[in-house]
Amino acid sequence: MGHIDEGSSKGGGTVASLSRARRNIEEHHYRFTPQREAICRVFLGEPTRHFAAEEIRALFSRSDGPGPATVYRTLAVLQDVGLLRRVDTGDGCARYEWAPHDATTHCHLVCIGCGAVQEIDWSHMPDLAAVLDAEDFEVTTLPSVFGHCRRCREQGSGEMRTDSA
Amino acid sequence: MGHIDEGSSKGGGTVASLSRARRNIEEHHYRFTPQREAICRVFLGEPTRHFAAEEIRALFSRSDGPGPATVYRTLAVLQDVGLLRRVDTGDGCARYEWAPHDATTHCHLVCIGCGAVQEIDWSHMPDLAAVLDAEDFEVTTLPSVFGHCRRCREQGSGEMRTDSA
DNA sequence: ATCCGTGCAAACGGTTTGCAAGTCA
DNA sequence: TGACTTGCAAACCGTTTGCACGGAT
Repeated sequence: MGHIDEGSSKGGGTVASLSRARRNIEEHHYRFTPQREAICRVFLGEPTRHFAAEEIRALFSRSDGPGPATVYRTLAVLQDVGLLRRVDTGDGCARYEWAPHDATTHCHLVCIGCGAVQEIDWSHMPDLAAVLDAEDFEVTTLPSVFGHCRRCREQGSGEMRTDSA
Repeated sequence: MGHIDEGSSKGGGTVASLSRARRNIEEHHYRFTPQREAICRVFLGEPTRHFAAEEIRALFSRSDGPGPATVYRTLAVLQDVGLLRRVDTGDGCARYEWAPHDATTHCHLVCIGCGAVQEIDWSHMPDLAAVLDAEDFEVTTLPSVFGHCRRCREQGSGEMRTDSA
């Protein structure tokens, strides 16, 4: 498989991150295959982006890259070993972001009007963390709050349509 | 259509709630049809339950009740007029709860191990409300946090599988 | 008469799965 | 060698949609 050279231009941490990913994967008794490496590289290239399975598949040439089934299976594996966190953006497909990019988790405000996704750092809502801590609840997916963002509320002053969600 | 007599045993508020629902629906220029009434009654019978479309359809006899398409369309209408709030429980289907049952919203802790859904009142996390207020963000969907609940963490002491989600 | 709502069935789209071939330890 | 992975294509499943009928305004 050919790689996409994501990340090489965005910081030298990619190599280290990749070996960390490899360790993570192998410690969980999975194999570090070329397909899995390639998909890790995609995330390492844009660690804060929320990728959908289809978007990942589209980054590779049809003949060269992993097939859809492999992408889905790989995303499940990477989530299982803790390298990915699922993000629900309400657009009908599962999305994931690179988990290690943000040790302190965050949550998302998803606008169902314009689709904008805003990240709110966990530290801004210590109460939520306190509740989760009190409940002994181990978070695996970043919570999303759906609604209308400021901009959309100002524009569509009257009734608001839920079209793009 | 025959009704399901949900709610008659659970409190006399049903009639009032139903007329309120009717008003809500008609004010939004929708018609208060027997199917819509029947589906409202389902929610009024268990105002805190998170119903999926298929569950609602299954409450009626095949020949008597609204068809699947009507259920989906009705849920969209009821959400549009503010009678329902969508709840994401991560089980692959859209769920809704009766909105008026809880004026102060809440959020959900969804266990991907056992499927349990715990409601956390908004008042327990004023920071979240403060952030949303500061951002001028109008919430339309109750946020869900996915993870492993205390009980599941204690049982599956070692590795945890994400099977039931 | 007209518009809205319903029911049926077909279409849709993201995701999963069965199976045979390929790959890594 | 033996278990794990991949790829393909078909299956899945919740949801949406086109269309003709029926009821309400």
